Amino acid sequence: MSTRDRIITEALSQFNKHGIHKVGVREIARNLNISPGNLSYHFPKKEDLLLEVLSNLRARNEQNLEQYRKGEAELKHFLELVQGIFQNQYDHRGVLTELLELSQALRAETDFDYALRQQKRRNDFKEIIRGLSETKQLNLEGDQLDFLVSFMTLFGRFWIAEAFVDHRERDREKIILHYLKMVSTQLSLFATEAGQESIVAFWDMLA
Amino acid sequence: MSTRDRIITEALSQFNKHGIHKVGVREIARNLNISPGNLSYHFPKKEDLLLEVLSNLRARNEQNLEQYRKGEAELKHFLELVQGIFQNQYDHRGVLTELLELSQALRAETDFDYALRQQKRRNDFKEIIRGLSETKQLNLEGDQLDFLVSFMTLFGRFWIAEAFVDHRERDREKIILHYLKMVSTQLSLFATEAGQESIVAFWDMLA
DNA sequence: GTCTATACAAGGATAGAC
DNA sequence: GTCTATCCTTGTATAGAC
Repeated sequence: MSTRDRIITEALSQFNKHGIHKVGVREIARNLNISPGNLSYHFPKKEDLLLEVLSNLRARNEQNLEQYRKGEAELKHFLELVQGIFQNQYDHRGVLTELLELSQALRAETDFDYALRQQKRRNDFKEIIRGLSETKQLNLEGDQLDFLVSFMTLFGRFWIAEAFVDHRERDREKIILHYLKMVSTQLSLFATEAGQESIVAFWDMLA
Repeated sequence: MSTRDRIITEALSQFNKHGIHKVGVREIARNLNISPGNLSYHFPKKEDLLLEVLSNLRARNEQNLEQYRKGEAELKHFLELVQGIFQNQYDHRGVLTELLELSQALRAETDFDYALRQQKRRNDFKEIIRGLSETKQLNLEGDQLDFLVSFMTLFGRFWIAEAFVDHRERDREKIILHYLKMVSTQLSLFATEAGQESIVAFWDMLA
């Protein structure tokens, strides 16, 4: 593995354990037996390292999204999508829980516009949920489409932050299932009969 | 105003503008025309300053909670409660958006157990929502009580984080109304007829 | 009790040799 | 690509004036 990749791996591991601010560049370098200057060569700023990790997360999520778009617009596939994204987020929890604070600095100094990314994220969800409405999996009236989109956007962004603090002791899959269940409950409130069946099918498949 | 209070006010103002990490103790002192050492006298650690600000927020929220408990368990009063809490949170947004990261450090070094506080918060919500169920404002079956409690806990904690990034330009009341509307929509999904009327009454009262 | 001046340690960032 | 040495900022601590 290249030094660059080793740095990324080690950094993410440390961030997940102790959080971004507790982990210094010197410490990452020491764990890898390289000099701080060397790390600086690959990533001039700590920020660059974070952006790289975030970029990896985004790439994974995009993959899940593409996968979903290839299939039918059914709630069980949507739940699979959400599950996949939640898993990715869990694996990058160390940077996600502190992303908010970073977003301010990042916006100012790089081309990483967090607000813009969230806008895209929201549009992705909107398109997907509208699709589920068109295939009669969901029955959405009035403002309910916007409500569900807003719910998914906020929930899908911050569940990991809550989990990071409250459920530190439990294991990955249990935590993810807990929050996935919430999404499922919310969806079922708007699901048609076909939609309900699809949700049940998802959970049957898991069990 | 005492130096101590002036420090708290200025610090919160700066935190809200630039975030905790961008604001140094030296800068706060400079804005107040006092020496950094003087600030250290009143608040030995930056952390102490944060805890003080958080404590103020908690005190305000407790007041809103007491107010609510005095009245009838109706959805319109619940929405008033949530509105009040949201306003408090908005006024302390600078510390709340970075609280998560802080919670790790705070837990280790002080008696501020963030997870424990959230547990209390959750129980408060649970008691309140159960009350609304008993007075037939809400009709909750099966897991729906737990779902609604989980929703309120997570949503009530992180809406401000989303708002801080996405809606920086809009004004306080508009932002709060936007998120209050979401809470209202979620509640209406479980509201009885009496509950629906109470929700409508709340919005009529606001208009 | 209140405040100033100052010193120290830790962490991010950079320059330059190899 | 890698290293050493160094700089600068920031949180923190303390000696001592009033």
